[in-house]
Amino acid sequence: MTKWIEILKAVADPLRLRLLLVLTEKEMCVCQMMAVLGVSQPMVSRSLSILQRAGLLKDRKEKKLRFYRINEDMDREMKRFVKLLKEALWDDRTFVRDRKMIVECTEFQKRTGRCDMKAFEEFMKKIKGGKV
Amino acid sequence: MTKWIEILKAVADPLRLRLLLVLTEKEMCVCQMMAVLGVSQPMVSRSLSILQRAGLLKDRKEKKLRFYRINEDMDREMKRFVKLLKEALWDDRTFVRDRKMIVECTEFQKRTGRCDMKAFEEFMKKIKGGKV
DNA sequence: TTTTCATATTAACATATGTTTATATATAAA
DNA sequence: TTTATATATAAACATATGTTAATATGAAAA
Repeated sequence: MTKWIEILKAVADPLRLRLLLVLTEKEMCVCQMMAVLGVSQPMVSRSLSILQRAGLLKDRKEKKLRFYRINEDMDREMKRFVKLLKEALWDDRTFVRDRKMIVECTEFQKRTGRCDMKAFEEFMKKIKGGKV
Repeated sequence: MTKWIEILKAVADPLRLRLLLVLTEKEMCVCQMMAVLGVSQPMVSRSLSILQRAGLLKDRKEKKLRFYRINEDMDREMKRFVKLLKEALWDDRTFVRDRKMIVECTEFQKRTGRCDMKAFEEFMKKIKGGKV
């Protein structure tokens, strides 16, 4: 029971739910998530650590970057749960927008060959006139 | 998104999760749930109203009693969600105990023909020596 | 009508959670 | 070594949530 309460509490928050959902699309580092969701670094870090403590995420370090991903060792029910949330929210406006931003961000990285999210935000401002 | 946040918040609490789960077994009135879960009346009422506002429950009145049940008009994903929680927690100590209590309580009601939970609690004390 | 029972709601309080700003740590580049 | 970058954590504060005790409502029984 306690375990599921922790899981449910972890995802019962808009930012944390968005983070979980975008991570089902792609492993990402903190600075990418800041850019994709448009949220401050401490908020992203804090939210990720709550999701991780609940057993939903794993992380790895690569040079200066810390990458987070969906924990591939979750039990069957937890996996089903994440899948269900993704399906239930697939057409959600925010999640659709977040997915678009992942694409833009990934494209930018490929083109510039770097994970510099400040540059990405500048780029987005120029291209999209500030609105994401 | 907002809808799912409300649903997740509603179930991210031990008492509310237990209430949801026992109601998947059987429609029940407030006083039955008090007896089954061993919780005060205001706590049961309040918790039920939160679950109901999230769209998980429905209620009906019969004489003095108010019966609550799982909302049969939930959408597909919500139904899957409730089913998933039930399966994930099927062997949970608390849920197993709660199910046992539903059986005892139903039996008592059949035998005595009344929904008098004070009498039920007395009965349980005598039979089980106070422990549920 | 008065009383009793079943339930809901409120007030008051304690506890927990979320958010921002500031600071710490750790790694790599200059 | 100094500086810059990426991330985590802590301090401070505001907001939200949970809990109990008390009270209100509403329906039936006496």
